[in-house]
Amino acid sequence: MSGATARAAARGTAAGRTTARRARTRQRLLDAALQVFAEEGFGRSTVEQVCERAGYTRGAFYSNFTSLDELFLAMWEERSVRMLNALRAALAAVPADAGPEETLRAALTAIPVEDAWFRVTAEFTAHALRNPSLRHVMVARERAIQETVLPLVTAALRRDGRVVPDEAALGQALVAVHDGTSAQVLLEPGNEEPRRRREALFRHVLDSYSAPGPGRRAAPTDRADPAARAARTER
Amino acid sequence: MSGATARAAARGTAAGRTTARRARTRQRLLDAALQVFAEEGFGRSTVEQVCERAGYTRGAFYSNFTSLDELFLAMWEERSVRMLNALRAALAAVPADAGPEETLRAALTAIPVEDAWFRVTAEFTAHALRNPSLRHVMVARERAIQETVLPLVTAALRRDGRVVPDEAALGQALVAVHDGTSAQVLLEPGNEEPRRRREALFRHVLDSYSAPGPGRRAAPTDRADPAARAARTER
DNA sequence: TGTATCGGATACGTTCCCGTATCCGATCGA
DNA sequence: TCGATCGGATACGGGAACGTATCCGATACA
Repeated sequence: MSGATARAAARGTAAGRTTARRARTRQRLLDAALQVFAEEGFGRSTVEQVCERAGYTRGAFYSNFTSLDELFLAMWEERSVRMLNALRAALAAVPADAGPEETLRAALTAIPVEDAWFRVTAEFTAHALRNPSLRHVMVARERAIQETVLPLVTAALRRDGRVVPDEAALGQALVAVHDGTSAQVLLEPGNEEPRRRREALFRHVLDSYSAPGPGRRAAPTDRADPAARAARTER
Repeated sequence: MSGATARAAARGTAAGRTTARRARTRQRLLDAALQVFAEEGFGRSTVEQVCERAGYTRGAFYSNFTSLDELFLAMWEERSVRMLNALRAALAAVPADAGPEETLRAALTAIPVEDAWFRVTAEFTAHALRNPSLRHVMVARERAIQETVLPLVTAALRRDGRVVPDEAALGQALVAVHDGTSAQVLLEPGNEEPRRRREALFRHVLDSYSAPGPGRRAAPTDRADPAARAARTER
């Protein structure tokens, strides 16, 4: 077995302190991976392209990862965690008395619809559907998102006099709407209409999955548009 | 230039009648492409894998296509057209007095959430975001879907006493919900909950994007309960 | 039935990328 | 300041997929 590989393997199992230098190299490879995967597509990317982009040779790569697959997963998880933290921070900064509209806007600002990340996520999803262990990773991430978002969203709705009967259903709906509308927004970069409709759809979903409850306010508000308000009377 | 390539190119420009044999070969390559791309991912797939799956050698491939990219596009368009036709047929078969619930169910049955196709579509979307001409193909397809679905959905809603103020917005929402929830359904094959919630979300969207109008019925309907509708409806 | 075109198979050379083994400068601890 | 370990660079050999040129059986048409 080669020296570098042997050391990397040993680091994997044993304690293996990590030098600052090594951490920087690893991080640069992760950053380069996102760029290259987004530009070329994961399947079309090569180890060499990632290394070149990061400013290293393949020796550095094989000293830090064993395969492109491993790098892909590591990069995806790192960015996921980062985005989830950004979302948490943004929601924590929302005023304590903010309504659903403000909360929604803060969340959408924290998680922008970004081209490179969307491409990578789309491919990762397809990839995960082929690989049971990756599937679990994705499911766990979706759960984490929902656990982060739901308490704050329901709290904001409650301040607005509305209760959420089925939080899990609302969580799934919000994630689905986010994913489904992202592609539409990105496919027509010059058209602002999809983005507006995306936000409208979010509002409709918040309405549909909540109902007037024993909150401080008696009457339903019309923070959405009149059509939504009218539709709400049904349930 | 090689003989085969020269002929293929000539066929592209000039009239170029197509033999039955050639059409069969082409079709088999298209079918093999879907399978291979779904299993391996587009980027990981090779010309040789597709040919082997189809039962040919690379000679046949290069006689019919110039690149994997071209095959990918051709396959995607062929399957898209096929699915759109299936959807049209299914919606045409819906009884003329059917309500939104029945119409929705017919549409969802005609366009099942299928693993292989979803993977391919996810990768195609990512690919299209890198390629302006492919982007237009996708946008055109989404438009075609909406033009097929919307008239029938709004008609069904109208029979239910509801009007749709903004059809384009409803169309975009329906497509987004379809795409966004498909991944959730497929990621947890053993869990029926995502599928149920998917259908519920569709109903909520139909509600939110329509309003009581000058229809035959005054009271709010229970579209969610086909039995009640049937009981009430006998014409 | 003969012949011309067509359609796919075969047979190259080439390029790219892989993964490993080894080497050397840098860094850290004594 | 001097070793020892660490981290990445360099240097290989190998294999896979590429695209093209050519060939030959099959099919159609006169």
